[in-house]
Amino acid sequence: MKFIFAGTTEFGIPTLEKLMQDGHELLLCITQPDKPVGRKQQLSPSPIKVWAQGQNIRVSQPAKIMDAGPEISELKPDLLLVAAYGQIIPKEILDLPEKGSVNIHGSILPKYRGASPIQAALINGETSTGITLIVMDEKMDHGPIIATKEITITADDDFSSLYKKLSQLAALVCADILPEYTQGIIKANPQNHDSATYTKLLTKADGQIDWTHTALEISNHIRGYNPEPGTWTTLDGKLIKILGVKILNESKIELPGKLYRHADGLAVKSQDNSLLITKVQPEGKNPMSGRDFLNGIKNLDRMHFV
RNA sequence: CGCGGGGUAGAGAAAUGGCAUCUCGCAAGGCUCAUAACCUUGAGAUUGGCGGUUCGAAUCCGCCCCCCGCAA
Repeated sequence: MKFIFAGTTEFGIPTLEKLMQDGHELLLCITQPDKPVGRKQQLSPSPIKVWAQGQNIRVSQPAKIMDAGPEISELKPDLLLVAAYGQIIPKEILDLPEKGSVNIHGSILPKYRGASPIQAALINGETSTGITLIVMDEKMDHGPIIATKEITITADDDFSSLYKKLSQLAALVCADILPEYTQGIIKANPQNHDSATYTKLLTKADGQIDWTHTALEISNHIRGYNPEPGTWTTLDGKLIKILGVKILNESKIELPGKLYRHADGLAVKSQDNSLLITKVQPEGKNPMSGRDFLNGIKNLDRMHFV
């Protein structure tokens, strides 16, 4: 199988490595242009570009993917494989490869279509999720399903761990299914569009913690939002990122957001149970454990998250 | 020159010109049936670096290095 890959984040890398290992030919990686990043606004290449260059694979970074049309036609790929590219790809491009274009999606479609399926599964407290391969059409995450593969979400999973698991699962599914798909052995079946649900792109503003929610809701929120875009609250007018919590089997008679000393460190009251703060990052500081943070707090009695 | 916070003992924080302090951790001892609890004692610091002002600088001035939050 000869294919072209379009993607930007690390998500597709295990898949690419696996497919190449199996002897498939990766003709070209299409990725987003280098973007200014960080405080110094240094131009930085996407993870896919860095990887592809390390493998001596051709890279294309069109501002609009339409501009890559001629290059794609010329290479005559069997397939265009897309994972976390970050741009809507028009039908003209999707139809160029002989076997069309396939998207790797981080949920069991039609559930959690859109930009943040992995986070959505965590935020909603799902106990399982998975990978879906679909034939791409002009609507987002809408095309017929080639294959799905489910995995369990454990209580310990956060975005980083689940992302990693799913990217590795994607590699296995692609290696199993894509060769047969391009040979026409496997057919795709339409989604049940009536049961589709959608996720939006997460923003920093959405990361603010509402301490009047339940401990479970807050914990799921934090699991789904970290490390990006992150969850935060304020203490004494200053921004504090909350990087990790643990639900305590303890409910104090206090206002939501109230901080207090617990045998295992710093605890905070929610709507119901309290949460143990395991990792935080105050504005202007490095990340630290909840206990370290507690050591530096004066007047704890008067402190509460807002 | 986008805006801003910060660098003090292993960790987190005080101290705004005059003996570097507190909480945690660490070590030794005590109490205890026992302990993450409590009590004693102790070790651990060139206060990011260089220069300047001063009788005296963590503190004031200048330059440099490093870390981080926001924004993009």
